[in-house]
Amino acid sequence: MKLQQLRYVWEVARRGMNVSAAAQSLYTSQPGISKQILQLEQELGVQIFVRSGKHLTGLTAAGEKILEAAGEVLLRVDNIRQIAQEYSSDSAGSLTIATTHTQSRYVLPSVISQFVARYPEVSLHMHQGTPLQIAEMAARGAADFAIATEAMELVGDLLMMPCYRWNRVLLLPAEHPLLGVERINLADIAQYPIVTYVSGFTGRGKLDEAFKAQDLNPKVVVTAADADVIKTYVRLGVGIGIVASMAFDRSKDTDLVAVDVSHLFAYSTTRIGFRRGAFLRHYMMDFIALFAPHMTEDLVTKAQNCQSQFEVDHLFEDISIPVLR
Amino acid sequence: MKLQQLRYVWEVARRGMNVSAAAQSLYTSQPGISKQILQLEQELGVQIFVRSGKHLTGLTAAGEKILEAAGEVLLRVDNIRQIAQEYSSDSAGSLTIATTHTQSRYVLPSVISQFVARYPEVSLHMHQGTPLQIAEMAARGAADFAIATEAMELVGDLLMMPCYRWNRVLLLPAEHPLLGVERINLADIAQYPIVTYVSGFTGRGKLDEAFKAQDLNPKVVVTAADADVIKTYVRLGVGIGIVASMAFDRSKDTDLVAVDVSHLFAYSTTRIGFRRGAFLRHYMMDFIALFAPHMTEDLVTKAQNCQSQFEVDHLFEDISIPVLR
DNA sequence: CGAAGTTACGGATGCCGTAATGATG
DNA sequence: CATCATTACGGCATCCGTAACTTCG
Repeated sequence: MKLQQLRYVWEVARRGMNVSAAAQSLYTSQPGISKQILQLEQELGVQIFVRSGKHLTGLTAAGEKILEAAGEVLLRVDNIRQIAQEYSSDSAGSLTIATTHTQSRYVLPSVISQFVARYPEVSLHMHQGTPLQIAEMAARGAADFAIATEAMELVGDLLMMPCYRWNRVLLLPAEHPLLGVERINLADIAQYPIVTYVSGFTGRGKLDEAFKAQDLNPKVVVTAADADVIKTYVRLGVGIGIVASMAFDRSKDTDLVAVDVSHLFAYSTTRIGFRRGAFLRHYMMDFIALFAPHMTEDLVTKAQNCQSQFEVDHLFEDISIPVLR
Repeated sequence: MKLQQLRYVWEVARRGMNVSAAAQSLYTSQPGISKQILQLEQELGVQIFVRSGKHLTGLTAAGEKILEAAGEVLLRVDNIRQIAQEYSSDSAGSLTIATTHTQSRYVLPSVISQFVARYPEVSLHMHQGTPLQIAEMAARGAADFAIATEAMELVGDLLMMPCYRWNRVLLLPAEHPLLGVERINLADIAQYPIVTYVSGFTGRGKLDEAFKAQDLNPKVVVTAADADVIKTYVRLGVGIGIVASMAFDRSKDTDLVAVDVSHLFAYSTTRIGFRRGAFLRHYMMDFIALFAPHMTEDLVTKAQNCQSQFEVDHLFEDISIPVLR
């Protein structure tokens, strides 16, 4: 058994059982991969892939288990490389973050600028995507961290740490009738057309829940994946906006009025997730500490050693998560 | 990076940084190992071993981390082999159990005989040792299971499942004065010289605790690692014995009288431990189910998927552990 | 028939073992 | 000076890439 063979199996499976595609992405020849996989199957005495004639069509039961174990092996081999780099040049390396628009536009900039100042030799990569894409990227090792509010619990291989809690503001055009209302409630809001996030993004779930709990059926007329688009439509007078409070910029969004409505909706928690079993470089832990103010170095180190979400949750049981405005 | 190199590093470290010894145990040449390790260190750009001149004297900080990760890699590579065997011939394989005298002499025989009848194609290996040796064997993969009462929590890599609880009997020669005592208490026992287990074996800890809690200082005149030896000295009249209740055989030990003293000592729990992250073959899970009557197949499968002791403990929270007499 | 996987074959890399050399305590 | 690690070197396996062949949709 060779590491190459495991890599080949892994990549072929990832590419939908397509050997040619795997060969391309690994910069090698198709026959090479084909042969090595055959050889591995022979050595192990089981088929990993289901074949219909000469085409690979799926994984056998054994193959699924083997693939999982192979993934664990490859992760740890990667860890060894990271460890080596950590000790040979502890300030150099790379950091890949997968996150949503909300984070990268409103929350991360200040964190990132601190980070690059502190670690100029770390090459930083950021990927934007849907919460699901993000989680999946981190889970398969394409990103070191996933940062998002939604869908993070759907990927079993990720360990998540709560970073901060936040709530929503109502975005109103100047001179909107609601500005005269003393203490706005959900029913008030539901009278107007609403512009907010698409489902699966930035706490949309908790928003719907709140209305549903009071049997209200607000008209959501425009949904978008990011607050910039939402603001645009609010400015057009299409409706009133509901966005995460950190998406409102007092100095730039002067033509809009933000009204705090945190008493109407449940708080959402933004989390940072990394792959279970992954080795975290020192600067990675430091990034977490920069991102979430309550994360002490000690706490992050402990989280690094956690084997399961269970342990992580336990770790944060007695820690209060800061609220972002 | 090659799997061989990791194996070499692992074995050299295991043999106390002795390359020659590692070469012997891996049936290869010393220069081969030396070269591959050098090569790995060069590829990674860090020293793994500390050298004084040409002798390896220890691990560097990086080396320790790398060794740990290498161990995880090798375990998972082993898992792949086990998975393959499981699916190619699910009834054949091998099972290695490391355990103490008490278990292998009094508890396991009936389990083993059932097991070999059910899985005639599984070659069974049993190793006896001290609780510490046992735990260490399982932790480094030399045994699939460790079964013991003591010291199992000392090895971090092991996941332990409670199998049964037990208590002690007093072993008395026929016509001993204590036989006339109605309800024996600790003070009664402490008046006589005692023959029992050496510390670190078969629940000796809880035994000492009980006496200490009442400020009693019994004279322990003979200690042994197994009940057979203890019985021998009790027969010689050296003192009264305190052994695990399952070590008393009503039909064979007819010259001794066993008096239940479970009201005087805390119950001990015997556990079965396996390496965290290890793949368990179907027959291994079945072995556990045979050994511990409360272990349903479902429960063992769940335990197999646990990543940490934390989760295992949680799993057994609401399950009552049977008491063995 | 086109896309995709396996077989065939030659070149080169690199692993392993023996022998020799260099350090260490 | 005996033990132990590294360097030197030659044989052999094996891995890879190109080319030809086969098979499926």
